[in-house]
Amino acid sequence: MARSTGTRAQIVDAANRLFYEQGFEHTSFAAIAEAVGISRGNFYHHFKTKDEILNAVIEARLQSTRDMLVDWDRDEQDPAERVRRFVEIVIANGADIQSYGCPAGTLTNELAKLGHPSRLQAVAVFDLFRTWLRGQFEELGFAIEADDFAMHVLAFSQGVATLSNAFHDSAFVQREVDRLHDWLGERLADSRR
Amino acid sequence: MARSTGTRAQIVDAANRLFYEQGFEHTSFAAIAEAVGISRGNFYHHFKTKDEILNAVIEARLQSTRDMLVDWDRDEQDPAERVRRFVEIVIANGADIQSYGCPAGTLTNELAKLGHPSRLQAVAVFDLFRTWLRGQFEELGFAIEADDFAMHVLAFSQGVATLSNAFHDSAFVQREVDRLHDWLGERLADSRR
DNA sequence: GTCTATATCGGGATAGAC
DNA sequence: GTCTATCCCGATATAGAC
Repeated sequence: MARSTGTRAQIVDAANRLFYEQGFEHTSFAAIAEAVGISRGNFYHHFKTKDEILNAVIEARLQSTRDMLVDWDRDEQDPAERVRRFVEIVIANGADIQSYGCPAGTLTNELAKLGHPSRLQAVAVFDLFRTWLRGQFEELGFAIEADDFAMHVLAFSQGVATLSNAFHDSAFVQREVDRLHDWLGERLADSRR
Repeated sequence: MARSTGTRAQIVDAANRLFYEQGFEHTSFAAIAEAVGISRGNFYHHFKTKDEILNAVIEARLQSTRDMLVDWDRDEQDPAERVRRFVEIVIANGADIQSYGCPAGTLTNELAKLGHPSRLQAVAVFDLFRTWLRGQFEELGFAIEADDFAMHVLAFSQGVATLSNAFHDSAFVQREVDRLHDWLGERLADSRR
């Protein structure tokens, strides 16, 4: 594991934010260096190539996602509530999503268009959510449908994020959240029959 | 209206394809010129800036979308079938979507991250589909819910496209299509009660 | 570990000949 | 309308002093 010196961690933080807001390719070393407050030259002491920064950023996103999911598991006992908490992300992060879309979805797509080797690492962020959601649905007794349901909830989040970014319509986001909550309620009602 | 000389149309076609496959910013003049088979210098006889090409590409997409929707209106009388036809796009264009995502969604997001002035023009492609879908739902008697339903169907398409691009899983796409068909069937059944 | 200076390259954009 | 040649700039990346 790489040691996180203060400067290195600051670079990853700034790059993480800038890659999200401006896109990976459009974000220059100069922009990151300026955000951190160091010179461009110093930069290369910590990261030799732009791809190295990208990998560090993705790794940071993976870790913060893991941490968040562990928190959710600890703070909420009911798997259905946990799923609802995930669904509500599109509201909690509504402002950022309106401006920049979903961090995972937009980075994954950009790397796909670039034919970038780190694409699969970016997809791994989705895998974390997918596996976690699947686990919640399994706990709820949906042994067969768990992965299908997990992907459906993920698809919901991506659809909402993309259109929220396009139309800047938070009422639409709320309606879709309500609709997915209804959908979840119906599945739970079905399973109790 | 700009005259479409052969060369100009070829440039727009090539740029349209490359912007989709590689992204707007990552596509260089050299790449477009090479795809068309002309020199870079000749390029500027037709378009003075990259933004001009972008606008021409968006305009071309708007026009081809309008044409497609007119065709659908003419070829299919049942509004429910028309909506189903839209839903099936994610299968018909499955290969491209797996590789590059949705043309409208990915361009809109890229322009959002770039803070590009043509972002709203890109959103206009979504508006065409939204208005058209709303019209179908209105014809089906959903006076109040028409726009909500239209946005829901659009969100479906974006969610499926993003995850299809991430996971390359066509079985997932088919499941989501089936799910939306079911959803539409339920709405139609409700309205007949 | 941080800096300045610099090399190198590619991309957008222009000038002008044919 | 098409070409070649060129300018200019910003971006990645390196070298080497402090």
